[in-house]
Amino acid sequence: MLINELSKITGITAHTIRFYEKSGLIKGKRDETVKSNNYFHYDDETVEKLELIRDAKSVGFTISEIGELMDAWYNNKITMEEKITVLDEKLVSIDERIKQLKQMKKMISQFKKDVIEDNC
Amino acid sequence: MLINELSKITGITAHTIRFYEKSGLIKGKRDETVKSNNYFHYDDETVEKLELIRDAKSVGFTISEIGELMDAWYNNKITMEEKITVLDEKLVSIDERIKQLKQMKKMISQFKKDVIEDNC
DNA sequence: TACAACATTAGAGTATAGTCTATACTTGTA
DNA sequence: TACAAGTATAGACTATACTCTAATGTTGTA
Repeated sequence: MLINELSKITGITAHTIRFYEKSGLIKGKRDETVKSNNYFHYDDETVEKLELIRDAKSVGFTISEIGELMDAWYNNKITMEEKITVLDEKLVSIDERIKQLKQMKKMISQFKKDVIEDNC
Repeated sequence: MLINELSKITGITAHTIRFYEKSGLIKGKRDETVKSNNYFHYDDETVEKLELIRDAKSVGFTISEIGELMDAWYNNKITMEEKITVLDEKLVSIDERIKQLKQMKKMISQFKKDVIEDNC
């Protein structure tokens, strides 16, 4: 598929898709048999990758962290050990974020209680 | 205390503290009895606020969200109802973030399992 | 009193993550 | 075939959150 279809399927604008491509997160292929244009073609795996990017972004991962994650996910040039290292790293950082969020939740809940009780 | 002491106590640079002041998150007071300078003075509540800012930032809140939270926390010009609304809003967004993080954790764990089992 | 350390303000610079514009070429349809 | 819609590339622009520099004035200590 071409970029417009990819954009419609994922809901991510063509501009942003090109930005992700420039950032190295996804990669379109050129059809060498077609000489009249140099359009990029994308496959279903790219759809999957863009969905992963969206999920990872929504939990606060940066582009470069997502890049590492995608390398562990899709790149067959790195070893199993290297993949596990990256994945474990991400799991640890997720646990830390959850912990911090729970602490913040506790703080806000307590403060809410105080506001209600003290009527202020 | 002056900005340098505030900086040392909180570990936040004077530059960043001034940035937060310009952003409206904190507010120093000027000593009107001193005419020779216009240095800002900060109290212990400001230390507390800066710690809250750091915690809130680490869980992904933006400056403007932190501003809302601090208004609910410290501003006596808004009503109890308004405070509760803001606090509930933040609690909902925290729960959502935790949910997304747990999903992402599940995904990565499953993928890790696949990598180990398939030896790839 | 010299001078290092500290304070203020304005404004420039940086990094991240897009978002948009301009230019130019290609493709599909009435 | 005209022309609207799609595509590529380069580069400008925006927002957020700092981070740093320059200019200038103040304070505290040897």
